[in-house]
Amino acid sequence: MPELPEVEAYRLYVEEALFESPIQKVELLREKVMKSDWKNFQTATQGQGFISTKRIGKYLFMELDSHQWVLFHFGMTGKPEFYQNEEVKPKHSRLIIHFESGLKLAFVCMRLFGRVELVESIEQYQTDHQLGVDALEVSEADFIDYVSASKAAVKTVLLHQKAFAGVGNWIADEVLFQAGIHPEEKAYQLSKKQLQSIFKELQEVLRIAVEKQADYHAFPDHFMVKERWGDGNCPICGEELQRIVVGGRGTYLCEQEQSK
DNA sequence: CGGCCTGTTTCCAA
DNA sequence: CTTGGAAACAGGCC
Repeated sequence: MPELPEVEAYRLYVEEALFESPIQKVELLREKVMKSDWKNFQTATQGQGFISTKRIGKYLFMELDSHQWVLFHFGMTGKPEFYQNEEVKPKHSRLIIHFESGLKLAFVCMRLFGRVELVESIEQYQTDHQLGVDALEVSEADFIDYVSASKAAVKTVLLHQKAFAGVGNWIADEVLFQAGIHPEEKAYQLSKKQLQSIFKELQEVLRIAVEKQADYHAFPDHFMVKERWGDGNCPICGEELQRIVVGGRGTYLCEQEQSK
């Protein structure tokens, strides 16, 4: 389920590894998820401890003693999971980090869209992969400059990781719902006021979702996403939510509150 | 069986 | 060359 708030919750979760013993070995169950050279990854992690974590958008970096980083990118269905005994090894574990203490950290990923790799420098990684600043860090001016320059549907632009990283499908829908803007509006046709509103709601939705550690049951009642996952109605007017496709992604909206 | 799904990359067309 | 849209990738669920 990993968009920015989910990955932030994962980051806090894996910080448990910072107090762990060194890595005894790494175990790869599906080669597909290993983006680096496997031999090299093994050598670089052997005997290392984790000393810090960093998250940019949906990307989670874990720093080794050597100051190299292990990157977890979760795709659509990934998550980290600690466990002790092999009998309870999580289903769909794709890579396992074994600590000398016996604790294990599994990179779980049902659909194989997630990736693990070794990164020398985060700054270099950001440049090479066009990973923008975290969506919680972007300035209003930069946000508005970027969005207003695009002719694509505004929802599509909100998903651009290279400008402000971390916004995924449900957050984009929620932000546009809160701002009362139709997801198919062309970004460059939005007024300054609308752009400011989108920025404000983006920060607000992210702030709340992070605070609730991405547990959507704990989200406020005015969030549309709860209804979306429950197949329900608009929290404002009670009308049935509509489902359309924008940029190839399922998109939920209220036609009353988000007129074009 | 067909359709759907929280993400990214790649390919193709304009 | 740039932009944007669609397809591809996998597996499970309804």
